[in-house]
Amino acid sequence: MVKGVGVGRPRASGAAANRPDARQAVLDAAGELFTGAGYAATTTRAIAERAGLRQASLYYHFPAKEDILAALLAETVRPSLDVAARLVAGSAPAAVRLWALAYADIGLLGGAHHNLGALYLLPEVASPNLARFRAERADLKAAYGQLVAACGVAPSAVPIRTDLVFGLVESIAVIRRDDPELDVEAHVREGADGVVRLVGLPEPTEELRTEAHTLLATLTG
Amino acid sequence: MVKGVGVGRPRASGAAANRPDARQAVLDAAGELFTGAGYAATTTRAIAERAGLRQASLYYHFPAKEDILAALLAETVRPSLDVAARLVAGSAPAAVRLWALAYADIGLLGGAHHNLGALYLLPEVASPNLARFRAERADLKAAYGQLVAACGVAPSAVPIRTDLVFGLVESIAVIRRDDPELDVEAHVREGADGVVRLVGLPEPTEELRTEAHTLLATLTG
DNA sequence: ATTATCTATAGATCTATAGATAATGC
DNA sequence: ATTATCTATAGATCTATAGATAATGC
Repeated sequence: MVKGVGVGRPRASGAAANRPDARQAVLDAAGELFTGAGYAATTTRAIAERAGLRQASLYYHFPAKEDILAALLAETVRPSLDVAARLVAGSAPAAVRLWALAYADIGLLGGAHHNLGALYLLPEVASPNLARFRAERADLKAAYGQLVAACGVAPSAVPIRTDLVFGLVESIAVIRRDDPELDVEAHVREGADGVVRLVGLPEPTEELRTEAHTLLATLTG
Repeated sequence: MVKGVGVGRPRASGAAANRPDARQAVLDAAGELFTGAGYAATTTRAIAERAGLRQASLYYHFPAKEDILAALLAETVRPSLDVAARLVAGSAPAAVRLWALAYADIGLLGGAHHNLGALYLLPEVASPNLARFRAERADLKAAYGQLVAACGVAPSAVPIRTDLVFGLVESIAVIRRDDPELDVEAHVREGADGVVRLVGLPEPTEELRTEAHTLLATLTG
C-alpha cells in the first residue's frame, strides 16, 4: 500500500517522475548540507534543490527549517539509544558491553552515508526547540556513564571519564570531516578499543571483541 | 607609546570614553558569539554591538566578516603550535612530552575566557579562505603524531591513534559547551591523563605529571 | 475532494560600500 | 592631514505565507 504515489501536482524538476518519499529526500538533502556547511549557512532553497523540489514545497512536509534539523537529530540519536538501553540492562562483562556500545555508536555515527555525527557539533543544538534531542543525547551519555561505572572506575572519577569517552566517540565526526576518505571500519574498531583504554581498562583482546560482536548480533537479531 | 588614544571620531555608544583597542574588542566579541551561536548565525551587527561600536565600523578593522574568524583562529592555534614545536624538539621521555602537550593544549583551548576550542568545530573552517589556519592545525596534529610515534606505538597504528588523540583534545570544547559550569582544571588534567592512556601507555604517575609541569615551565619561562 | 506540489511575493534581514564627521597631530 | 568612527543605504539574500494548479481518488 504505497501511500498515494502520483497524487498531487507533479514536480517542476524531473517531470512527475520519481518521488518515492519527498520527506525522506528532504531529510537526506538536509543531512548532507547541514553536516557539510552547517545549519545557518544552509538555505532552504539549497535543501529543496537537492531534494528535487521547490523551496516553498519544503513547508508542506515541515513547519519550519528547524524542524528538519530536529527530525534529523532524532533519527540519528535513537538507534544508538536503543542499543545503549539494551546493553545497560545486559549481564555480559562491563568491558564487553562498553566496547560494544562504542563500536555500535561510532559505527552508526560514522557509517551513515553522510557524516551525521557532525550534526551533534552544530551550535544550533542549543536551541530551545531542540530540547527533546538534547534530552535523548543526555540519556545516551548516562548509559555510557553506567557502563563506565560498571567497569570499576572509582565513583568520583566516573563523570569526567564519561565526558572524555563521550567526547572521543563524537570526535569521530570531526576526524571524518577533516579526512573524508578515511577508512571508517578501521576507525570504528580503533575507536572502540580507544574507549576501553581511555577508561583505564587493559588493551582489549580479540576475544573481547568477538564477544562484543556476538552480543550486538543478539541485540539486533 | 599608546597608539593614538582618542584619535578619530568618538563612538556613538559610551561617549568618547574607553576604547583601549577596538580591534581586540571586536575579536573578543566575535569569539564569544562565534563559539556560542556559530559563525553564520552571528551577525556583524551583533559583534559590533557587543564591541561597543557601529556595524559598519567593523570594516575599518577587518576587510570582511570571514577575516574576523581567521584572526581568531590564528590566535587560538598559534600558542599551542609554539608549545608543540618545542616539545617535539625536546629530549624528555616521550610520555612526559605527550602529557605536557595535551595539558598545555587543552588548557589553552578550554582555559580562555570563552570556549575558543569550539571554533575548530565550526563547519566554516573548511572555507578556502581559511587554508592558512587548516595548515597550522595540521602542523599541530603532526606534532602530536611525532610524539605518539615516540611513545612506541607501532608505526602502522600511529595515524589512527593520532586521530583519536587529537579528537579527544578537541572534544573538550563540546564537553564544555554542554556543561559551562565545568571544572576546567580537573578536566585539563584528566584529559591529559586520558591522552596517555588512549595511546596505550600505562596510567600516568604523579612523577610524570610533575616532570611535565617542570618541562612546560622551562618552555614558557 | 484530497493531496502534493507550484508560482509569486511580503517582510525581514544581512554584508559591505559611500561618503560625512569629529576627534587629534602637525 | 590623518585617524577612527559615524549615518545612510544599495543590493542581495532568506524564510515563510498566500493562493493557484495538476495530479489521483471517490
